[in-house]
Amino acid sequence: MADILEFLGENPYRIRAYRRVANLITELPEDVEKAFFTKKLHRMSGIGESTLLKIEEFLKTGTVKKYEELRKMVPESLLELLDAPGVGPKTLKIAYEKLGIRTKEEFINALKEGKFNKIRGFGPAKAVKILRGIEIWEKSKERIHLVEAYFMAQEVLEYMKKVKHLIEDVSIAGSLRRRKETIGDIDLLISAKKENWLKIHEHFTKFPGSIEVLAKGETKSSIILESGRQVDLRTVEPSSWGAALQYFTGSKQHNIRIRDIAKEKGLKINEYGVFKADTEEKLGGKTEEEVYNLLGMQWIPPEIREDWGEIELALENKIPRLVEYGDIKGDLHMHTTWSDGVNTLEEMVETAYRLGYQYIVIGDHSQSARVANGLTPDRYRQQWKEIERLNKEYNPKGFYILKGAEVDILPDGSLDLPDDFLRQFDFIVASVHSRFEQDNTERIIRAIENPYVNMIGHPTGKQYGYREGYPVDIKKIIEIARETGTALELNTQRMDLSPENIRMCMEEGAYIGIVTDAHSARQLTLMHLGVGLARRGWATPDKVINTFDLDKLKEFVYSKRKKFAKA
DNA sequence: GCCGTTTTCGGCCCGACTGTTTTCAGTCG
Repeated sequence: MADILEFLGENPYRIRAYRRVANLITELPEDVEKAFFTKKLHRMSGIGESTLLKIEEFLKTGTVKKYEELRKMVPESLLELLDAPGVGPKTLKIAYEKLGIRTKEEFINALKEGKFNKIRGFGPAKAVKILRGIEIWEKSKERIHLVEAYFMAQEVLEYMKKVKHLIEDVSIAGSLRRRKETIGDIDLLISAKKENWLKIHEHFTKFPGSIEVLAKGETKSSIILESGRQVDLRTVEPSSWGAALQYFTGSKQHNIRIRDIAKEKGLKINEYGVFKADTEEKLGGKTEEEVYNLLGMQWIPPEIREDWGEIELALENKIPRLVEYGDIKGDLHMHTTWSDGVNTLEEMVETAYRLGYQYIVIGDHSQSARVANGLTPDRYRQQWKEIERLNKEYNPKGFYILKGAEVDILPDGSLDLPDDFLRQFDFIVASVHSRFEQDNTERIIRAIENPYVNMIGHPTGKQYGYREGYPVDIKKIIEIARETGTALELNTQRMDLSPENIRMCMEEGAYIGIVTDAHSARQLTLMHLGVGLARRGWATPDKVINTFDLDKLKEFVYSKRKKFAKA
């Protein structure tokens, strides 16, 4: 509705209000229906009388009359173009009203044929720019996976190190810093002395992987990578570092609210600092903490800056202490060349040891995972010998290798290995790898009820960018997991669980485990991204089992066995 | 459309870059 209103040239603040509502309800940890009937929606700032009526209408009739009316007022294929860079509502309106354009194709043709040229303020260079924008947009419509974006950003950062003598500080900003599951473009921020800015942008726009320079200025420039991804660079003075980092990290909705609050307090905030609104006197901006504190709130972790209620909590100093990378004592799920990993057991162990962990769980696939070279009980026993040998070497250094497995949950909910064998492992992950079309709720619940299963691998079956999850009642699974003392896996690469799922776990009091599911030594280093995803779901360290030290983790395993295993 | 320890009406975040302009509109983040 906001898109259509924008096209129609409606009051921009009304449009903003619609967008805010959309943002709030998409990220709700529960059903809109439930939030409506428990009156949670009624209490949310940004949702007013008129929105509540529309939601009620939608819940009763399945549609909203105003939306149906609006839809008739603009061709859908034209509206889609709002997402293309360089195309905004004003341009579309000109196309629609003055040139009679009704579809995306007509729009592109009109640009190519120079039909826009006769319109005031619309020269040929603009047409070229928009056409190029549409081309890039078509190529990179899909947002990319966090992990992929992270590696791209690392390449650019590596390249920028060549001019590090010009730079004070550098950071990733934007949705990548917020650890959003998917990334549209990559934002970098650099602080440096003003006389160096131009040189920094010169260097940046010559990045070898760049195929196009979209903009180049003294404070801001943008390039397009071969993949079609855009990278934006901003430069600021060191004294503005915190304000700029806060600003360029977003989200947009979060920042709008932050500036609202600044205004209420007679302050002005921009990327250069916090100022008194009347006298323009600068009050601060060197660090992010300073910026938030000047607004009367505590620092907000980037991962939760989405205007989902974090601002209200920060004003009351009530943001929970979220799990941090430094809390993580080990990785609970990884593969080696024994099954479908590319690095040997020894290589995985050495890499994990260097990461500073206290323990890891080796979790190679079980026998029925044939394509993944799953292990039979005999091969697990052989692997244990190697693990025992390595433990003799590493235990004196304070590092422990736990015998584990990623056991298949068979279609009937039974496990791929018998109980009397499972009990000989230190830690068991159980996962569904087949029959993705059926409802898997009962199947998983049966696996959770097994006393030797400590964690359910990728519980919803979702694999970002590849596969929708299987049908499953995640709420029910979370409940049973909590009752039985079983953790649910947050799989960094698959991004299963979602932030909404994690919030549900936290609200229910269920445990999660953050894992890399590494199939190579390099992937072991992705843990900090997994921690970021957990933080997006407001995960606290007490509910993350791999923040436990080894003794506590063992206690977690044994207390379930004690409670449920037959004598 | 939403909101209020100045306001129930009149405001609503802020700045950079581009192209087409002689002072600014459109778009973007």
